[in-house]
Amino acid sequence: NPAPANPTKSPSLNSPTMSKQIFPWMKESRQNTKQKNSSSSSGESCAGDKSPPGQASSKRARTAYTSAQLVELEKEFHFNRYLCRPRRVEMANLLNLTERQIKIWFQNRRMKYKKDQKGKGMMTSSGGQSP
Amino acid sequence: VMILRSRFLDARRKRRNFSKQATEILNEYFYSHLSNPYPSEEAKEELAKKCSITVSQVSNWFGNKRIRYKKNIGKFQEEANLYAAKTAVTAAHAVAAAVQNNQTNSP
DNA sequence: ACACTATGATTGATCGGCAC
DNA sequence: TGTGCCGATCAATCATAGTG
Repeated sequence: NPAPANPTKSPSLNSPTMSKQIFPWMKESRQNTKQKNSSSSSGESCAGDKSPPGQASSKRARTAYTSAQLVELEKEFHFNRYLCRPRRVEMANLLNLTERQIKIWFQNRRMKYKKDQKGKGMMTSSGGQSP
Repeated sequence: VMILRSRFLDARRKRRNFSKQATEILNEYFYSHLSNPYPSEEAKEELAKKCSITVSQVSNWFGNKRIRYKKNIGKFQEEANLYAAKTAVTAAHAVAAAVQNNQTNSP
């Protein structure tokens, strides 16, 4: 991301007609409103989870998981929709991800699962249409 | 970087734009609640019904709309004025709640 | 036909609230 | 007091539909 850095905001807008205002939800949003300072790393700790690099990863940058990692995660998910602590540690090492990431992946996966379940439930007749 | 193309089996492959009137309804709601464009679950269900789409699609629409709107407010000014004039102002009450949290800034 | 933009969906990650 | 989960959202990105 080339974004240099523009911490502070300088709202100021409006064209000819100053009809619209800048409501709070339009502001830079996320990652503020609550800065639990103190320690270094991210606000969350997730019960001992670190990465070898020990870098300040306060900037979560949508890490793209490899298909290999996803396959393992999916496999584990079908076995257990919930992960116990020990297992989570294993997977974290196995896939080279933090415990936090594993935890979050399962969280999101459960949500997705629930959403998919909802989408189904109806659908009476036929289905397979092959053009 | 060879870490891709496993997504070629995604559902997003077949995407359909919403009908002109569905978009009309969604935009009407969005701009008439510009101060707080976060429809409740019930409101989403109602919008979904009116637009003939799913609640998830309504959520996606608002999510995308909000982000894209604030990313470039100027680009939406026309649209904003268009719908603002078309609707009967219903964003007064929501302001109260939002405003309460707004006053907290001063460098 | 083709570059570029608009738009719906997916998903890693955050926020606030809640239960234990 | 700390930790995991849920529900909603954000924000970046993917892939396709539209437009010129």
